[in-house]
Amino acid sequence: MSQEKFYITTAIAYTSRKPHIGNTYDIVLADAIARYKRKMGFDVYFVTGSDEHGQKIEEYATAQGISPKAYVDGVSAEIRAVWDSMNVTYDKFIRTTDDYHEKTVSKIFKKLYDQGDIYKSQYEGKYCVPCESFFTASQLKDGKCPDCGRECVDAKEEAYFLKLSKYQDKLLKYYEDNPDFFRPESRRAEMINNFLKPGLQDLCVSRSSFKWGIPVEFDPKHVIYVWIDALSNYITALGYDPDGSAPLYKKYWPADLHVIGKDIVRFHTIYWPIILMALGEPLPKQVLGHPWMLFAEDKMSKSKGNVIYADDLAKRFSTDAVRYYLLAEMPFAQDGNITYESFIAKYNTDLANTLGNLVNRTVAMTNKYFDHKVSATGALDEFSESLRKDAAETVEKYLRLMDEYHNADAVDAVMSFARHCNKYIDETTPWTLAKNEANRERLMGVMYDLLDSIRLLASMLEPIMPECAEKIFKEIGTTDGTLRFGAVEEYTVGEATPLFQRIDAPKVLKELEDERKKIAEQEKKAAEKAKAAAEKDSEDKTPKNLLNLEKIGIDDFLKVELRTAKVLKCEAVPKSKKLLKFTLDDGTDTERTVVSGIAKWYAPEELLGKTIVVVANLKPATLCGIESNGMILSAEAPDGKIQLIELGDDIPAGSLLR
RNA sequence: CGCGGAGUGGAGCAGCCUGGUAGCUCGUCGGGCUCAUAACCCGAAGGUCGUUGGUUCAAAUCCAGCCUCCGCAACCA
Repeated sequence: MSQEKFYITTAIAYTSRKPHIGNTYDIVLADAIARYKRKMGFDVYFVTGSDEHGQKIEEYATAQGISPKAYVDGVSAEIRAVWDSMNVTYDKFIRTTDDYHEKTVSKIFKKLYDQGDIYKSQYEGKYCVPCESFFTASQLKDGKCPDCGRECVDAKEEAYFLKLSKYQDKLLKYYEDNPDFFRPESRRAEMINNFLKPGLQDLCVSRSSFKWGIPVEFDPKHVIYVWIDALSNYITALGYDPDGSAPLYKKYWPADLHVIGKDIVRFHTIYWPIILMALGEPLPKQVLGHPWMLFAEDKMSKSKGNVIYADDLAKRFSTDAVRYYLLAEMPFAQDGNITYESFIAKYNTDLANTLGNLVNRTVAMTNKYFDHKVSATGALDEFSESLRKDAAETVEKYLRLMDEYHNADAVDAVMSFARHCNKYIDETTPWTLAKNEANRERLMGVMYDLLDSIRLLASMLEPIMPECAEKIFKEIGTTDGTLRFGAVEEYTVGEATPLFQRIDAPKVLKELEDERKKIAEQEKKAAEKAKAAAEKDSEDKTPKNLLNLEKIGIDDFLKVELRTAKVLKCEAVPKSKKLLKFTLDDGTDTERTVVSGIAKWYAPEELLGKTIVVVANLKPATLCGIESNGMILSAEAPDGKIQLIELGDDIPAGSLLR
């Protein structure tokens, strides 16, 4: 009888920069599942890695004056360092720049091309000139370049496409036949309604606008775009090869679980299965699209200065504390929030008070009353019976929840049981029993009940907090994690040492705040440095960067026609959150319509009659169905607030600005 | 009528699929204990389960409409 296999993967991390704790959740969750499955006797193979190609990386590298490879080497190492700081037990870390991966992806592409699933065509799409890159309509962000946010123009380019449409029905069939494919289930309707119902469009799978990627073997001016490259890691990591795969692949594929963030569910439940169907390979069994870890209800981002890194937290509080927080606090289907306050609160109540203190007081009493040694007794009273019954129920519940990846609820059940143990101590008052020699056996029973319960706690928490579990096992002198009360009959315990030191919340919060400020400063500086050369990206609004900007000539400047204008009318654009529609007097006979995304900061009526500045010779663009002719100048404060540039009323409309 | 999610005591959540006393953690107040990390245990206060209507003997739970919030899509010329 061979062991049942379990192949689990995480999304591979993009090597643009060091991953923050939100990104880290993905891998910690996968690790907990992997550890749990191993515990349950599965033969687990666990793959994670880094996604290292693409234009962004090419740009970052250029900005730093190093090669893309050198750049990704650095970030990839950082990623692994963070993963390692979380005590992650992956079997393989794949990099998309690994030799075998590149070779295989190249072959996959060729195979799909040869069999007609990939075809060459004219790409008619949106092109972002400054970024020199093409985008599909669906990729555009706000109708603009998703990278730089600027306008894209219609353009044509030669490119390769994957025939998604051909497999659409087959994919739907697969969804129907495999109700467990989506986790949580709600994601399934999302995908069908948003993408399959309207009809799948063929996917552009090559780029010729940048070089940092795997070249198309038979047409080297194209590189293979991210989908085929990155997604294929799940099979190349196992040694898949269109010409004959390695034994590892045959053993572990198809994946039992892809753990990914909800933002990339589409790629894993539509594109990826279709690629596999085209290759004639089996499809993954399940895709778990988890929610995000947010910082105080805000998406984490460097520019907001609210980035938390897992390894920093681990250094301060311990790896297990971070793992515990991530796994116990994240809801299954909703975004979770991380704040230092809640982190510390959770740490103190659950880890230090409930669990740590329980172990500590139990071991201390065992030593005091029985000189380190205790052996099994039967259930001696109703309290004991109730505790033992709860132990069995908790184990059962724990298994059920963990099997469904409801780790937070599973942890909850475990902690409830720990509370019951604390209660049991109060019910039985061992210190009273100890006063009378006649109660000796009863007292031993109490200690045994507690020790074996603690053993169960440690065992159940092992996938969540491996180090903590190990410490507990060591302290109670066993390594037997059998999930059945009474599995260990004798205990020889060690010395009582606190598992988790309580945290002095106000003090630590203050320290963290100071640190956060310092880090934000450093990040800012580093970001400036990195961005300076790549400033065509122009995202950075900090004045310090101005020195490094590419210089333009006066003639370039004169190309931009800046004119004053008076606001004749201003109204909100229906169905849009951000847009205001302006009707302007620009000094000419005809009115000018401009749409501007400042609804968040200005009410339409307060702008009436104001004198503002417009770029008068900007190409028209259509926003929410309204043609906009020009752009209204405004300044953006560091916090993202927008302030229009206003002039005095005595300047007539249509005045030229120089 | 773009898609989806959410709205439950002060905070964070479970319950909803498979209708029938509204539950957990934190916080607050009161009490107990002393083995233990100022930890632990007990008790109390606090919710007309967003809103309106419907189905039903019975609705947080099923149905319909509406309101609000959050993602995504469209949208920051």
